[in-house]
Amino acid sequence: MLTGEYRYSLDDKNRLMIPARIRTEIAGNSVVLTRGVDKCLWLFTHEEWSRVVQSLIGSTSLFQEKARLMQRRIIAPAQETEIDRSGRISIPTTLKEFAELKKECIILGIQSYIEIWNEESYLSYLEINENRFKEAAEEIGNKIAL
Amino acid sequence: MLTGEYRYSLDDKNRLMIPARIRTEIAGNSVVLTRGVDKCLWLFTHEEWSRVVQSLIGSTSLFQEKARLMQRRIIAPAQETEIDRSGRISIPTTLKEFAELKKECIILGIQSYIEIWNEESYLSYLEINENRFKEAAEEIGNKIAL
DNA sequence: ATCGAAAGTGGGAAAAAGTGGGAGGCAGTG
DNA sequence: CACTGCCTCCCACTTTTTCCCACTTTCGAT
Repeated sequence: MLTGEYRYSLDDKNRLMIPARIRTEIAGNSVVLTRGVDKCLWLFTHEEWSRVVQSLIGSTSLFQEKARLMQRRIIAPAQETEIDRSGRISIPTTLKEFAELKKECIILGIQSYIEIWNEESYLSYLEINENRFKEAAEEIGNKIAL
Repeated sequence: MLTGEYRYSLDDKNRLMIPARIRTEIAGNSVVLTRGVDKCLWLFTHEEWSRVVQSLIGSTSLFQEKARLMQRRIIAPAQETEIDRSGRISIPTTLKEFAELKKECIILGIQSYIEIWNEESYLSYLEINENRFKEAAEEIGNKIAL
């Protein structure tokens, strides 16, 4: 199902464990890592990634400003990463810096992709947005019966 | 995949490393460098470059002002550069000055071409545009389910 | 509670990537 | 024509990355 919230630590060689539960859901041993919206990294399977790229690039040109921005912010930073024998990926320096990853990281499985957060950033994100979350919940509650 | 965000430094001889990951995607050992839109350089393979030239020249006439501008701004400044044995290119002075390259540079792989930025310029570009990026992301979110 | 299997952690060694600098050649100048 | 300075090519050294193995911990079953 590719969901779950896990805490793992980045080791001295910038390697990060992908939880076994999630690994079993990923076909192949190579994934795509990129900058996320908000201060986290996004991890996709190749299949999902090409879907993202297509919807972003599909109808745009490098001579249009917005297109360039989306490309620079999402597509350009993407790197392919191998999952090693023990189920880890290594995090490229620039991405590590972007998400301000330190030792303790949070891995979030979100159905079709995965987010990687610095633990502190994640906790404070949740805290800061708790009220907004409740509003959003209300809003959605108006549209959907649960 | 020809994407990725890398930091390399320009050495005293104006040489800049092309990341190995990107090099493997480039056929041949010679590329085309030119002024980009925004304060960066664009690097193309010969194949991609002729595509750019054709689409710029094809649809325009040198008897039109805008066409001349595009040609002078994009096509004219283009220079061919060799990739040396250790995977570096040397940056011509005029282009270096245009992009205000100093020591620290950012190399961005954008699917079909590569951008070279001064690190500071790049960071401030992203910072300035982060809000706009989030808006654009929202917009796209309305059209596409990811 | 104990055992076995699966998951996770750390580190060593080989290979690959990156960095700096020296030597030779070409061009421009006195 | 000789000299100087720059640019290019190449080599050697350093650093980083990758691959692999072995040890530890956790989890689940009996």
